[in-house]
Parts: sequence; structure tokens; C-alpha cells
Amino acid sequence: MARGKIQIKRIENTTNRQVTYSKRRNGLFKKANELTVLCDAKVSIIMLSSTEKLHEYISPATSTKQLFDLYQNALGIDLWSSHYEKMQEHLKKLKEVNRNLRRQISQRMGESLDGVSFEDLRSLEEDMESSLKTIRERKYKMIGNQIDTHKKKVRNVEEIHRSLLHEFNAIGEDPHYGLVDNGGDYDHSIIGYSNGGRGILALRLQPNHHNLHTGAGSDLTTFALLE
Amino acid sequence: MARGKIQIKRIENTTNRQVTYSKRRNGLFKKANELTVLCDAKVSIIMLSSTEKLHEYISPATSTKQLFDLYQNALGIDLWSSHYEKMQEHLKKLKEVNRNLRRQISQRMGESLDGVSFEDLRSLEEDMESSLKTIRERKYKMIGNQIDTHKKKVRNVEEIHRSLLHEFNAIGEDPHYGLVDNGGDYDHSIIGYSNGGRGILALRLQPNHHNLHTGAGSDLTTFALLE
DNA sequence: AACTATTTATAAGA
DNA sequence: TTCTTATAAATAGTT
Repeated sequence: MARGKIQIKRIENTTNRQVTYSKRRNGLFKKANELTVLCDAKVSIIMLSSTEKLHEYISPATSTKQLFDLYQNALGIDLWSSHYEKMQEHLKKLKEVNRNLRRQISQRMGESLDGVSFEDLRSLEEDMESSLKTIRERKYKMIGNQIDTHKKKVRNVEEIHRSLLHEFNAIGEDPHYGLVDNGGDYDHSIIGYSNGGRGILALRLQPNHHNLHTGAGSDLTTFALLE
Repeated sequence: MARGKIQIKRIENTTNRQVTYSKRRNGLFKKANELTVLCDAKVSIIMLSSTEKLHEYISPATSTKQLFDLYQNALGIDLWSSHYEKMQEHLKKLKEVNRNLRRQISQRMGESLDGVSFEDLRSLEEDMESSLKTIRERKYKMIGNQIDTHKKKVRNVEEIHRSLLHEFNAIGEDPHYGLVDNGGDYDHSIIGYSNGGRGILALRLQPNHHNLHTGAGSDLTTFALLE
């Protein structure tokens, strides 16, 4: 608009573009302000430059939010509250679903049965019977599995016992046989000497079973339930 | 800016003010658009006239909300999203709770039992046994109640039968006794004449029981289950 | 940032 | 509201 007309299209030279942005931004804000004063209007301008810098103009005695709220109301679209209301609806639905789920559980626990029809009660009973059967079967299967692993462990322990017994007998025949310092763990050797062969098995099985591999601690604890 | 300089102060003449508002608004929007194109910028303008009319300009391929969100972020104030984020968190939590509830139900239906420990399985079984007991008891109680009401209804029907029989016998003795036009409902009188006393009870009990008061229709249907 | 030739915006009028 | 037009204001290119 001066020293030559320009085409209204993107200025490719970055410096030039930024200079023009700066100049015209001032021009725009000045015009906005004139408009505010002359016409008793309220103007909000938010600008984002190509370098992602933000600038704003807002008429005196006005706030950007205020004007924006008005804008939303006027449009009736309400850019937030449409989103917001959707969220609230979603929330409401989820809560409803939640309540239903809780009621279901509650009924399956024998509570909140007041409004339930006879037919529903009958089918609930049937359903729970079959579910209970499934759970029971699974429990039995689990017991079976645990018994199997238990048996394996017992076999393992017996094997260790046999080899220890063999070692023990060898020592009995020749006191110098394989005698090595085994640190502070004198348990089986000391008690073995004073108690005879059979005592060893008992001691290995009862208080020391957690020393066996495969992290058997919890499994063996569980076994108490099965006796 | 033409045909005479003007002071930048409120235009007192209303018409004049509105005309100027209109002209300058167009000017402002045109400038905003030029800025958008020339400088690859994004501009949002919201204007409120002195007559409370709103106008907006928004750069192409941009939304007013988008720019406003940016503006909020830049300011760090973020008037909405704190509220918004709280809602989303709430939503997330509800979904989580929901998932857990579903899993519970699922387990109570004998499904999704893969990761369940033996101890949990055992307590689930126990729990379901007791719940099933409760449900069963409730069912039996319901059966009991229904039998009671059934008995009452039978007694009621028998009473009606007795009085009808009495009436019938009275007619037999005196054909003119209490003979009244009862509309189109000739059922019991006609059949009664051709079929004898016992027939009446059967007919009243079978196809016409829904004529009895207390809305017994559904209750009687349910009775079929109890035979 | 300042200058300035020129374009653009617009006030007043129709 | 739109058009016209004289004139003020904005600004592109330059320094």
C-alpha cells in the first residue's frame, strides 16, 4: 500500500514477513482501539505469528474471557460446554453402569433381592449353581495340581535324604571320609550323629523345607489347607 | 480519515456510530485477513457492538477455540482445563472401578479365574455358597407366600362358588327368583342350566380366573412353575 | 526504527 | 445498506 502495490499472498522472505507482521499487527490493534473508542464497542483480538508468538488486544475495561463467554453464549454452540456436557453425560452413564454392576454383584451376594421377581430369582439361583460348580471344579483341579507338585517335591526330598544317608554311612565306616568345613551349618551333621539315621529325614522335611529350590514356601504353606 | 479528519472519541450520534462500526469492522476484518495471508499468522477477533451485537473473525483453517486454548496456555491461567482435567480424571477412575466390578461379576460367574489364587478361590466358593443359600431361602419364602395367597384365592373362589350354587338352587326351586338382565354375560347362567352345579366351579376356575379382583393374572401364571 | 511514495481506508454525502 | 470520492491513514520498500 505504499511504494508499490503488493499481492495478498504469503511473504516468503522470513525477515520481511516478520517485519510486516509487526507493522500490521500494530495497525490492526490501533484500528481496534479506534473502533472501541469511536463506536463504544468491545474488541478482543488474539494473534499467533508464524513463529508461534502470541499477541492479544483487548478493549479497556473488558476481559478476553468475558468477551469469549459472550461469544459462546451468542453462538449457543458453547465450544466448551458441548464438550463438557458430553463428558458429563458420559460420566452419568458410567455411574449408571456402575450402579447396575454393583447391584448385580450385590444380588449375587444374596443382598438387594427385594424387587427381584420369582423368575429372576430362580434363574439367578440356577446361574449361581452352575458358576459355583465351575469354581469348585477349578479349585479341585488346583488341589490336584498342588498334590502332584507336592509328590514331586517329596520324591526330591527322599532322594536327597538317600544320598545324605549314604554319605552318613560312609562317614560311619570311615570317619575321615569327605569331611569338609561347611561353614556354620552344622545342623544335620551334629544332630545326625546324636540321633541316628531316621531322625535326619524328619528334620529335613519339617523345619528346613524352605531351603529347597523352586520357591516352594507359599505352596507348602497352602498345603496346610488340604489336610 | 477522509473528507475531514475526526477525533478519536465516542461518536454520539447513534446512527453514525453504527455506520462507522459497520464500516470499520469490515476494515478490521479485511486487515486481519490480509495479515493472515501475508504473514502466515492466525487471528481471532471477537467484537461486541454498542447494540450488543457480536461479530467474529477467524483465520481460515483455524478455530476460535483453538486460538483461545493457546492463549490460555500462554497465560498459564487456563480457565477451563483445570475443571476439565478433573473431570477426565474422574472419568478414568470410574472406568477403572467399572472394570473391577465387571471382573468381580465375571469371577462370580465362573469366568476370568485364571489369575486367582487358591485361597481367593476358596473364599469365593464359600461366599457364593452362602449367597446361594440366601437366594434359595428367599426363593422358598417366595414360594411359601405364593402358596398362601393361592390358598386365599382358592378359598375366595370357593366362597363365590358356594353363593352361586345357592343362587342356582334357589332358581331351580323358583324359576322367577331374582331373574335380572345382566347384559351380554350369559356364561354362567346358560352353562349352569345345561351342565349342573359342579360344572360351574370348573368353568369359573379355569378360563375366567382373571376376572377375579386383586390383579391376579400374573400371580396365577407364576403358579404354573410351582406344580 | 525512520522515511516517504503510494496504496488503502474511510467520513461524509448521496 | 451500498456507492462515491475527497482525504486521512497505513504501510512497502528503502535507508
